[in-house]
Amino acid sequence: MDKKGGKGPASGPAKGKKTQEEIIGRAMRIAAVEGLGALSIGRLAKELRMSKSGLFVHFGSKEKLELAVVEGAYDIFSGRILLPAQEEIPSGIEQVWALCDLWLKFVENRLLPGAYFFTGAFWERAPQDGAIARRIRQIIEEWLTALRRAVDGARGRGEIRREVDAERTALELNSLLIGAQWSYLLADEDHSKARSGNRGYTGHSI
Amino acid sequence: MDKKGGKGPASGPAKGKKTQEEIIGRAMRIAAVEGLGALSIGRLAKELRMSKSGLFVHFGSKEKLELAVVEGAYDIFSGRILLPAQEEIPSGIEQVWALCDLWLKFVENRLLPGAYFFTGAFWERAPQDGAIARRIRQIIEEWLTALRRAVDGARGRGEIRREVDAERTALELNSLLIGAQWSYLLADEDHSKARSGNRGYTGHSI
DNA sequence: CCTGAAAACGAACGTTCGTGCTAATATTTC
DNA sequence: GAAATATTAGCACGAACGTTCGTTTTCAGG
Repeated sequence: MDKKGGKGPASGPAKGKKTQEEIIGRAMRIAAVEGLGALSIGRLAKELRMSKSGLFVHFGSKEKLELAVVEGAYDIFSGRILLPAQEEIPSGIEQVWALCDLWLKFVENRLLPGAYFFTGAFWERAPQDGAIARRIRQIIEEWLTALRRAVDGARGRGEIRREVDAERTALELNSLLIGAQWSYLLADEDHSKARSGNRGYTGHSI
Repeated sequence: MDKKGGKGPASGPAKGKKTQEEIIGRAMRIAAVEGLGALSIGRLAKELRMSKSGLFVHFGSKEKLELAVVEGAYDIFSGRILLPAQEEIPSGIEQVWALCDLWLKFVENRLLPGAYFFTGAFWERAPQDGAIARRIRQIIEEWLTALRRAVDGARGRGEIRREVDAERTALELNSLLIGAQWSYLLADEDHSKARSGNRGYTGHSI
């Protein structure tokens, strides 16, 4: 009945999957630099030298595409920040620093999406409603929970004072991390000008 | 030379000025809630029951309109946060708290634009270039400077330890304030749902 | 009342948006 | 190789975008 597969008994489905990944990769880079709002089917198709419709059918709707982009960014975020800190380092003060350090690394490099992606996406979509806004909130909360657990672990081990509120401390740490991004963006004027001069990223510094 | 005024000997120029202010007022409220990107001539015209063209001529271009909106928000921001704290309270620790308190007041009320407007606008436009991005950066820097001066005053009076770095402290205070907004937005899920249910603001709570 | 400028309007412009079709290719499976 | 399926291109749609134009309404000053 459905147009989609259905039969496909035991086969490896396709290598159009690779195209899909290329699309998402490009979309993530756009969104991480210019925000989710800068994404459009037409622009993506032009940059990838595809037709709009050819690109479109991979996702079925703009919202699905955006969701796929958010999920892709989450995979990076999770694989490069959350999991490394949580698996390689036991819950405690060391893990708190690991989370913060890895997070800051992402902001500084800024070539790949990740932390900056979600900070921007959250400010952009938080006041709205819909699947994307909900998913982003969920990811942000997962991040805050990771921070809180690590702080709590440190408290339980006696690495920090017993009377600190882990929840509050996690929020304050998060604030400082976001503030770092803030300062980074603010100081970025020169780089911003340079970037506007040769559209795209040159990677000529860092 | 300029198209504007010039001649107009002694006459009261216009009451179209009032229209202009209504447009900007409405635009500020939209931008403060949904972001600068949510502004469009067509939408504004529809909400104000005007024609697009009739609205358009007041500004001459979309960018001019956006600039006027930013300037209007700055007037509020300056008149309700910066000036009250700086004029009524001498530079020192009290002024630091006044700046922070007034700032938080704006976030909590959130009915009128102001602090949230610029936080959102900054994240949205910082990576771009152009007149609006530049103006927003400038306003943000004025805010940080005000914070730094107040902290510095407190240090000079011996209200805080002599060895603190005023610049750094100002950035940290700013981080915590933004973090407060962050938490506020994150906890706003219910309110957000309610708002999506009856498009527009009802003001039925607070 | 008449006049002339300011202000608002309605229609259209070219472009881009997201989204559907249908037909032509690649690619995979037998 | 042939049949089946997955992937792409081409074209068109309705809507919204910012903008321009020519016309009409409004309204203060003589």
